[in-house]
Amino acid sequence: MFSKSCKYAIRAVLFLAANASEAQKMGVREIADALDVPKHFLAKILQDLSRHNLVSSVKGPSGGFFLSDKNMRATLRSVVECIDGPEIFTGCILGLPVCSSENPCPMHKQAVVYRAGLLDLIEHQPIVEVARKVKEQGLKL
Amino acid sequence: MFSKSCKYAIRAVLFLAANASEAQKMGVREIADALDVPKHFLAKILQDLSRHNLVSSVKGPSGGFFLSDKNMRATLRSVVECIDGPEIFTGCILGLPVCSSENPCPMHKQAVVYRAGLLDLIEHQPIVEVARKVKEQGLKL
DNA sequence: ATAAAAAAAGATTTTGTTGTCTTTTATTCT
DNA sequence: AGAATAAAAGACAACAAAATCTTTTTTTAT
Repeated sequence: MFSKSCKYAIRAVLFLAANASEAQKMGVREIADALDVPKHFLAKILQDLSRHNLVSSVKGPSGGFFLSDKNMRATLRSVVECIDGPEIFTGCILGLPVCSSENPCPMHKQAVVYRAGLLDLIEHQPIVEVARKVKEQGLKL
Repeated sequence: MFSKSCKYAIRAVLFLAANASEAQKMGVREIADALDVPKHFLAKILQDLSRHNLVSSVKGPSGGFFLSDKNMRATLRSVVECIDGPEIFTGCILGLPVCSSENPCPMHKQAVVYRAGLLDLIEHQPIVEVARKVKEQGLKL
């Protein structure tokens, strides 16, 4: 489904959304410990997200990562596309180089429906909304 | 989504279902050429499927692979589970070690729905039905 | 200046994919 | 029946990609 990097990315972003702020930045170590993921791998992922303006960061002492208001309004879809690339939503489910409604693979029609559902999950709710649910319901990350 | 092996497996099984029979067995070379996939990688996958009784094979001259009637009545789900393992349907979409309705991750509820849809695609139609559509509509593999 | 933190680059390990070669089995032809 | 042959099965090596770890550099608050 999602790559490991992408799963870590989603969890990290939601964790930041729920627990950090510009006034309360979080270091990689803290996030990695909380999510129980390899610290340096996570650092690389956060740098990727930072370069794409999906998370904000400040260097130096009392620096760290957090989500700006703009970051908060992005959707999980942008996070997924940033890490796993957009083909995850568009490529043929059987890996055929060409596969379209005119020239479909045997699973094309169903795959379209299924993907619409997946996109729906991660596209319409901005990160801030998901984070709110995480906090309210004390969901795990 | 599916691993490369799994995509190859699905395509190979459907190809066999549509083009081979006990009387008309197909060699790995033929299948690999038709699907444009690496021959030896495909051979390994077919051996896997054969060990799990999802495809049938006969050695020796005029031997090859085909689908028995029983193989034909299996579903694509068994193929996918054979190659990618059952966790692809059951594991947490965010990769959390424990994630259930009692202790859900932020995407759990939606993931359940989405997966039900995916399973539906590949579970209910037996291979023979999918193959019939492939033949009728001249779908690509 | 010093220390803390992210950023960057790169080395290493692990996993997945592809290719080569050998062995085993079954068929077909004498 | 026995030899030749065709095909799957299996062992193993090479390569590629993904994941993880290490080291160095840059920035910035104190």
